[in-house]
Amino acid sequence: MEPHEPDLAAVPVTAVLAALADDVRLQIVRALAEGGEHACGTFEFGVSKATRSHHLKVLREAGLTRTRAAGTSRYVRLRRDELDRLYPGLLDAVLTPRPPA
Amino acid sequence: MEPHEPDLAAVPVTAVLAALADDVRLQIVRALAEGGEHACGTFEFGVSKATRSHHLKVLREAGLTRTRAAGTSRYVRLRRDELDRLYPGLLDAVLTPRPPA
DNA sequence: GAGGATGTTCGACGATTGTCGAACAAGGGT
DNA sequence: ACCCTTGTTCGACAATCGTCGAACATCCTC
Repeated sequence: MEPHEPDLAAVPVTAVLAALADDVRLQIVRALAEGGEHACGTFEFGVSKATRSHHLKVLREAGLTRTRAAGTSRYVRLRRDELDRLYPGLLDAVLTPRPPA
Repeated sequence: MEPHEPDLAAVPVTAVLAALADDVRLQIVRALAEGGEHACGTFEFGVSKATRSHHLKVLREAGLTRTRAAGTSRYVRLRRDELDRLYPGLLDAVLTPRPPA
């Protein structure tokens, strides 16, 4: 079963925004924005693993993440360079906790 | 009945993104980004006026627009300065038709 | 005041979404 | 071989969402 990771340019903007427009997924993206790879199981945001798997699928199919399988684990990472190139400023605007100014 | 235009900083990021994550609303925002005020009726995007009214309400309550009543018409404008200050890069990232590079 | 234009609100509807537990699949360790 | 760990998939469910027509409210102009 292929990971189904689309070309980011082929994903409608609304789909990218919709993927970001969820609290759990935004927490995942924030964690991923720290850099590097994260195992799926490291995301503990008060949802079941079925729900977590669902959210990761949404992010992947929106072109926001890439997933690599290794053993029983799966490692997820943010497609930050592509996102910054296609939507400059989007991630920064969305990821900052709260602009104080 | 007050227009119900919240302080943008009080609106959850996910609500802002959700407001943007719809095709009709994105078209409205693109039109508004041209600048100035637009009467509600000028948005002709293939939906009924009930639906259009609904979308404008979503945008307004997400803190994206301001509405001014004048006669039987209502004039809408984008809260661009506030958006750019709180979410720098968001609008630009989302509004550009398609980054060619 | 009657009539028309511009919007909003009110159900109603079908579709999508977020959530879960349970079942399933695949690897690793003992 | 067995079991445990890690994730995915499969219904199912309640909630939300986008859409519409119809009714309503407001204002403007005869």
